[in-house]
Amino acid sequence: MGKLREPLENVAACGLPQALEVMGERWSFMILRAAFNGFCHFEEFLSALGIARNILSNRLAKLVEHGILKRELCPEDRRKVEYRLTDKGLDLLPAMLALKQWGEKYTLTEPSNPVLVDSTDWLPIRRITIHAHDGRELSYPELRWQHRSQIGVNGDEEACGDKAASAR
Amino acid sequence: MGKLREPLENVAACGLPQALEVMGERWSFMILRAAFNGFCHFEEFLSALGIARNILSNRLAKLVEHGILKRELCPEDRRKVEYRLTDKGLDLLPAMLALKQWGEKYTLTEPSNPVLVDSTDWLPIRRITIHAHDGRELSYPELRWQHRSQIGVNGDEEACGDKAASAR
DNA sequence: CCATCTAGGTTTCTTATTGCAACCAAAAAA
DNA sequence: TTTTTTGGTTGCAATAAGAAACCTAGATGG
Repeated sequence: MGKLREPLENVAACGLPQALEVMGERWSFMILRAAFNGFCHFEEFLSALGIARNILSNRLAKLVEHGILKRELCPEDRRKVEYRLTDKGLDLLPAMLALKQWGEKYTLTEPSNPVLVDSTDWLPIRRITIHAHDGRELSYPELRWQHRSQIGVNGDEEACGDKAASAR
Repeated sequence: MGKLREPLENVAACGLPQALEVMGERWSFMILRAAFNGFCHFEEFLSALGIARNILSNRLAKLVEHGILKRELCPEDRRKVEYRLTDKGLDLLPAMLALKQWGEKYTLTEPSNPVLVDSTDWLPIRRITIHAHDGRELSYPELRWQHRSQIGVNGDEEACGDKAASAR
């Protein structure tokens, strides 16, 4: 990859630490996965994940606080609470799938189940990879780190770090 | 998304818990990012990340143990150790980018720097998204969960869970 | 209306994990 | 041969996670 070594001052100006603030905590990704699989009640998460009650309670609260899940009371049974993915939460799907696929590639012996398919033809989705602005798939040695200031010259497509303004 | 609720027995047969075993620990992703940015020495990680010495030591050992980094002694200065990404480690790039991009989208105010570009035209890479087997970009509502057994009928492309056998 | 059950939490206590600071040893430099 | 550099380890305090018991509003059933 590029020789450019990211200077320390920029380490903070990176989305990763921000993302990890919530998703880096233990159980967060597993709760997210359960949510993507349709689970939405406290007791469902509890028995599906084998997490401790107090920790689940804490983690759900944090996910809600960070806008990844929304907490809404069931109108027909006011004891029940539904935790559902927000748009911000749904946007974590590529990250979760990439991680899951990596885990499958390197550690699973049997194929995982179920699998995500395209609803139009019911065929499994493609593996998550890196693409050039024009859609070509890029392999690792084709990538370089480049400073933003050096980029504008050829135009500025929708790209890796372009959406800083659309903060929800 | 699909109504299919993943049964509990299958929860274990998922790459995610496996992936999180290493990458779910605190600092793992930050160390990985530093490695992708060209850092490779103990003291570099230490000052770049602000992590405690003993934790860094422990985390590097685990990343090596899991085959994500390889540890090699510098021949020209035998005090120095180089921690470098293995192929397995490099394969985490899509997951790391997806997470980073998510963090940028939702929490960063200024654009991050540097940015990954395609070395052939020096334009920033595309945002990591989900694609159908034929390359069409898929949005969230177009996805469904489907059991593997239900899929073979229309053919079986290279897909989400296809690589179970290539375990490094 | 009263007892019981359910869903979603707290509280308390125990056990890991993290972080800090000091210490250490092999190798290189002065 | 002393000093510095590099990559650790050790011991101890602080924080987070896990287990189990307890709690409360709201349903359910008689």
